[in-house]
Amino acid sequence: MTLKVYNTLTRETEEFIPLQGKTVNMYVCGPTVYDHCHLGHARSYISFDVIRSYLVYRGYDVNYISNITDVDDKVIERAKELEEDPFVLSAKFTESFKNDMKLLGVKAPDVQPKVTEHISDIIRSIETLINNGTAYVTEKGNVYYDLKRSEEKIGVLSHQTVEGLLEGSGSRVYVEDDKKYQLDFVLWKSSAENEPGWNSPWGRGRPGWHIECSVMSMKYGSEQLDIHGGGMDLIFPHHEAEIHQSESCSGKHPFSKYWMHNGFLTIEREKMSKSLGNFFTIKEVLEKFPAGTIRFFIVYTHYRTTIDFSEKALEEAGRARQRLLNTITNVEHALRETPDNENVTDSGIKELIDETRDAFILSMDEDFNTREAIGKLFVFGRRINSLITNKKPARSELKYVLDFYSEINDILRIFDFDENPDAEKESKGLSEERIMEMINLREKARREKDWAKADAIRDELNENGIIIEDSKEGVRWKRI
RNA sequence: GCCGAGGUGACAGAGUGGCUAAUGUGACCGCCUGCAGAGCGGUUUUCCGGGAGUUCGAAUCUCUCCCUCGGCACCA
Repeated sequence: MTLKVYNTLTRETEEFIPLQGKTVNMYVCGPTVYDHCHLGHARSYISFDVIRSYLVYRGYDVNYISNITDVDDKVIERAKELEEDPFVLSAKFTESFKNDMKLLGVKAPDVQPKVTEHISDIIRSIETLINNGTAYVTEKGNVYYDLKRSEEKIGVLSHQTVEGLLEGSGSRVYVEDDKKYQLDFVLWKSSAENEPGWNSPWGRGRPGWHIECSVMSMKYGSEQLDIHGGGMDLIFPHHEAEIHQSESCSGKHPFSKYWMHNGFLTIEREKMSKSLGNFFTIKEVLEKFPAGTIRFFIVYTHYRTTIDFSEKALEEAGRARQRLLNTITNVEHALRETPDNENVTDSGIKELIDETRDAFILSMDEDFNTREAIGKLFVFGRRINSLITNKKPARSELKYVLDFYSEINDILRIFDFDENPDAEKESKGLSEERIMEMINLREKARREKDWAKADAIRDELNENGIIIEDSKEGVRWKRI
């Protein structure tokens, strides 16, 4: 079984072979922290979180780097708008971002460098570019990358021609541009008095948007990455700019062997954007839906497919996920009810798990086809549900099932969530003993066919956040 | 203008040459149940945008037409 990855560079699904053995240097462009993150960010970071985890599962030694852009024009603008210190602002939104990611089950990167902590590295790289003739300084104190020097690389990722790019953007008006060539991009931007800036050989200024990723990925990863990822909107110009400057800096090609880009998240089939006002922050959505549902919604869609967000779609994802969770609940319940004797005939669960694992890997190996892989889990769940009622599996077998779910969860993180942190609080008045007492009272009423009383007890438990389910194996209860 | 994605059952969404085209949601029926929930089984008639072609065989390859959506230097 070989892992295949879609590479934006070649527009083909290729066999995944890292540059050096099992080591994978993976860099994913992080957010610019000038506001709370929106669902589109969640989509991107959850997708790459799964990709990273799957690579680890498949035995790769992954070094996952994802930056935080904490100084940039947008941060400065926002700070002016709010009359706040730009560094205070970016620090605040960095925390907001990290918190959102944590809630959504996204594992922290191995390295999460900030731009402001790497200014001297950035200056050194820009000097290298100036010295080797691929960058130039202007009178205003700006430094640009001289695209004419690596013109043959224009369009390698975006698959556009120079003419196409010039035409597309030709209608745009360029003000106060002191660059030599329209496609040149800025490496160092001089700062005004009231803007954040650092001293450099070219005067006080700040890094351009693209250079940071080149510098930090080379510092913490390698001059040649195995995977470079981000949203599709970063293909041009951001990622192409990175290719120009990184390869010019290191003299090595390719800067990254594989380029992976996740699809957009749309709302009513339009791309989310601030100007359209169809924009949801992660925090807003978390108020309406459990984190597990949001994560499942994203993981259940292939990472390159456009996802159309709507409340209806999220509700459906929630129901689908619940179906998977119900099987886990059923297994846990069966485990509690199954006596500890190993004198049971083999129900075939071990084989079923092996079969499902193989099918899951086969799907995931095809460019991380989570949709199909999760489809296999639904089939597995149905068969487990059936086995539990028909074959009475042994405790050891039930434990294997739970271990398998845990194994899958390490990759997808769609099961084990702190679903409702308040649940504990809400049913605080009811201890487990009290709950059992009430269940026993209800069972007594049921035996006496006092349905009114039985239902009243059930309602009372419901109000306290406890769900009661009768089954052949006894009464099941859970907190919601 | 240039580049790209896509049109599959009621809906969502896999599948890229060959068994009765995954899976989930919804609806309906049956089993189970005092009821409910969960679960199991079944049904949802010819579900692959139209046309032509290649092939023993096409959702899958080629051509063509129609339609939808996205990107093009703020962007995950």
